[in-house]
Amino acid sequence: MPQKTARPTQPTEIGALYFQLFNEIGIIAQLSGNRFQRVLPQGLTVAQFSLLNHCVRLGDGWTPARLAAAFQVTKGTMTNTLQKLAAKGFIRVDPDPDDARSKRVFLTPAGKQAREASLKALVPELAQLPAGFPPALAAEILPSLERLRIWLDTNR
Amino acid sequence: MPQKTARPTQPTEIGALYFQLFNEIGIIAQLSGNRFQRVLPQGLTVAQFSLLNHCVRLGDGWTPARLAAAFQVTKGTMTNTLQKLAAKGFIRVDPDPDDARSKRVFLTPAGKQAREASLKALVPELAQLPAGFPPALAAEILPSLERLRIWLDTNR
DNA sequence: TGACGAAAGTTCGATGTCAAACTAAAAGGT
DNA sequence: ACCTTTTAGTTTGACATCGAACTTTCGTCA
Repeated sequence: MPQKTARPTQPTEIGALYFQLFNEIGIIAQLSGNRFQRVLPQGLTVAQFSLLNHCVRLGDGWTPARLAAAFQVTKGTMTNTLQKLAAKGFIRVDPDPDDARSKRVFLTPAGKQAREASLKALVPELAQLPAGFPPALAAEILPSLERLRIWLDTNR
Repeated sequence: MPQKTARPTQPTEIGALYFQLFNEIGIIAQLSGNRFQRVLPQGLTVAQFSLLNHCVRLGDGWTPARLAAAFQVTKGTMTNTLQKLAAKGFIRVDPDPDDARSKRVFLTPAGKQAREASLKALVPELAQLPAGFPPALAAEILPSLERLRIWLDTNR
């Protein structure tokens, strides 16, 4: 937002810049999350779909603690997500044979199927995007966003 | 995340690109929101502070409906936020003299004071940022994010 | 080997948000 | 003028998430 004219390196200026950055990011997260949520099948939430997707792409057998770290949510939140997915029959949560504290998360066939159906449902949503926001732009800003995310993650 | 090597213009590739983009944005929103939440005084939430900030910067007297549109939340959510702020004595919500359906939101002196205190509390948080994420980078990606936000807003 | 700190999961209460249904008031068209 | 549609705001029920407290198990170190 327009500030009083001042030197661009002034502290308040910089604060406003970051503030605006996080504001935009917050709104985009909200809008895109709602959008995805609305088209996802089987009553899947974005978090639940993300977890299924994660396990398909990177393989399953993860512990809840590692999943919580990967998604930057608390362990309590991950417990909830896993319980919901297990209730739908999309994952299986087995005890870890080597560590009685831990568990291991595995996809079920129904889970893989739900992930496939979700991808199909998301295609039309994403298909409209390139017209207004070119892929090149996405690719351009992605490294910076990654850098910011990593910084926020490590310095908290 | 690394994909199998394929032509960069392939639909699935592009889908993965956007997906990654929204994923990063979602995590950043979550992390930064939690951070701000933790340091905000008076039990203010990020949404509540944002509203106070908005009214200081752009002037008050807005209707709840316009505020809801500006923040991209539902009217119900805005009702809730305004009720919380009014309960804390930070805003006043008066009936609109020209339209009996509408209301008008005004800052109280306590509200302006709370906004000032919040800014002060946020400074140390933001002060650490430039070391890991330079302001130039923020300024560079901001226009693209704005564009994405606007597109999501208008095409929903 | 025994004790203590760290780690994995769960549970609980609170909160912010959404979608949908609802009331009341204004706007518009015939 | 009347009827219909749109708009403003509230309420309700559901849900994801957080932080904190708690239990159980592992690891380390004296």
